[in-house]
Amino acid sequence: MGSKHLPPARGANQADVARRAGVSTQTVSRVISGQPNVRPETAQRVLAAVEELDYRVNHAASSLASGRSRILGLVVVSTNRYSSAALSVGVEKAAAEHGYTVATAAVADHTSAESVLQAFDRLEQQGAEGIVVGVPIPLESTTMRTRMSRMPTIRSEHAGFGEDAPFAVDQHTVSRLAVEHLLELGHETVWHVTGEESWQEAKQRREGWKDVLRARGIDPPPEIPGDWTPESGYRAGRTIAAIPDVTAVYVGSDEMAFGLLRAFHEAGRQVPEDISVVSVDDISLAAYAAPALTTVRQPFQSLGRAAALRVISRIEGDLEVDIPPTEPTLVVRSSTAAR
Amino acid sequence: MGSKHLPPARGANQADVARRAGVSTQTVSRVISGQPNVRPETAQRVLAAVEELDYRVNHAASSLASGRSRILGLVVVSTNRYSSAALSVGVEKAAAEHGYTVATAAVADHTSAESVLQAFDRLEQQGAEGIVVGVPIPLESTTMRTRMSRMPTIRSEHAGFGEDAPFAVDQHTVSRLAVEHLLELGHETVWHVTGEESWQEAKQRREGWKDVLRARGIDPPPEIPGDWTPESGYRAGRTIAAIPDVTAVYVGSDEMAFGLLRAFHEAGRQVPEDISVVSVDDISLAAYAAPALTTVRQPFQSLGRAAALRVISRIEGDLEVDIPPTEPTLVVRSSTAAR
DNA sequence: TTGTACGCGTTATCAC
DNA sequence: GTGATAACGCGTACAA
Repeated sequence: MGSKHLPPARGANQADVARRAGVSTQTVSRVISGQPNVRPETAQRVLAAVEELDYRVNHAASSLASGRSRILGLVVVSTNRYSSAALSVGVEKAAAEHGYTVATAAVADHTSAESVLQAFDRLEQQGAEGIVVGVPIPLESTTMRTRMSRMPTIRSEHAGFGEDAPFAVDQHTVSRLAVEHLLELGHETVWHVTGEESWQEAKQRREGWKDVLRARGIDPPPEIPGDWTPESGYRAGRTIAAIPDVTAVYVGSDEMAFGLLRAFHEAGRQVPEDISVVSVDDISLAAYAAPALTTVRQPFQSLGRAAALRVISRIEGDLEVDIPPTEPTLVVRSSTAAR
Repeated sequence: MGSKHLPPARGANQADVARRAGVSTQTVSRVISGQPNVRPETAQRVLAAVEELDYRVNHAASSLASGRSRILGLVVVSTNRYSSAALSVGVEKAAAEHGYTVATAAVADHTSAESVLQAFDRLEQQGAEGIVVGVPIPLESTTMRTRMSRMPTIRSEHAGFGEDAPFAVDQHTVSRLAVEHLLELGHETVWHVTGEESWQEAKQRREGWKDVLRARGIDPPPEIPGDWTPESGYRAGRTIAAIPDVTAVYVGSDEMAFGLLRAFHEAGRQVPEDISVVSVDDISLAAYAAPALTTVRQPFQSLGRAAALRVISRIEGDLEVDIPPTEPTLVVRSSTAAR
């Protein structure tokens, strides 16, 4: 009652703080943003006023005045693939460390150029200053390239454009680790279950797999298509189980490997006695497959971190950031054995 | 050269569009926000100008002027638990449908009141109008409650405060489905591996499990502690395998169930012949465990969606939203059998 | 139906 | 070291 005519209870603003501290708004602004040239005692007074009034900067106003939003856009697939989740976390952490907030836009699993472009739009509209893309993007599309050149944008899975050094996990190395491990165990050739074709990772791994085999004078067997899901792994497993003499398989993801193991089990093919299996990712359940999966670990969180740092450094222009290594490593467990 | 004195290439603004279309900024604003009372031809001219100038509204300015940010905050754990990932996707989708953007703040796994409060701060500072919390929060903390009352906030796992009707997945039902299934199969009692204690879900499930047993006149055996991870499931499995006469176990998550299965396998206890196992979540790999897991599916994505819609409707005040059901369902596979 | 003028809260520029 | 004052770009009474 009676409070009806009070202005809406927007929190305190700089002017309020300034009044209370007996300084100008400018000084308040300086103190808040940690600029120099403020006498310690003045700063104290301001800080006290901030505390008492429970003041917080209005992001919209700050952003409008400075032209900086400190928002990082992130595009991810709307399915909950392990890799996306881990990547997001890495991006978020790195962003937070540098005072950025992450705005997320999810796109459907099978991404079209349009859906990604729409995600870009939403993010750009929210004022994102840079974008980390965690989904496959059709680089052939010129509109896509134009859009990507408009603000710092980086695709997490592979090298950037132009001056950007490659920084993603080297999928060629991933394949090499997997295939050489199997070859060294005495297997004569290695079959490959691929990931979803639209992902660069999938292509690069397939090429890597072929290269390693050919370098040893081995003619690569036909590839078996997969789409990252355990279901597709199961189907691939049934296909492979029907082929005699297969002794070693390199699968594009741990999730598919679970499907593969089931198919082999049903077909009476023992892993690793009859067939060895190497997969990729090292998700938390990999060690709990039956048998425990030998897999090439990908440091997704580091990758997300690296992508975010890369974009932030591009936004800030000069900032030197310490980008963590994103080397894949082979984790040997029980799904592989000597021939 | 020569371009040195041009203003920074900020994109076109309303004034530019207005000039180009030969109207006032007000009219542009009206057209953009789809308000009525604009002659179709005028609107056309404006739209054309927007197109030509590639104009997009400045979110910061719009937000400052209107006091609305259309940003939804989301607090999630920084580990990549399946449930969090799925929840995020649900939130994101629902938000996008209503023109909201999601700002994410990740907090460490073992959440303290401080870390959640800090996440709130970051989100609030970004101008979030409401928050969906996907991590356990200590409700005892009065500061927490105060903060939560300051803006529409909802904890995804359980009922809201005050007038809010409960809308989360009913964990009591989850337990009932799991335990009754086992009891109906003829098991005399059911053991329980709990989730991380700080999560409401874990507590509610444990209570539900006890209630169902007691309702049948069964004295609940001691609970086995877990923390959602497969490792903790493995430890729990070893503990249980050492106890004679255990024939049925209800585990708090699929991930833990994988650990449990491994421990049982190592101990020579056959599932489901010797021991039946029911878990919770129905992650994509649940069907590919050995044996395939009987589990209580939780519609996490729907849950995220529901949480987001709930918050949005509170923000908008009147908006009637269609909140999807979030009923758990029992999925029977091969990890359970009659006694 | 359309335009004018002001306010939103902050930062930047330039004096002092 | 500190303070006026002017943008920043949009929404919104109010006037026309």
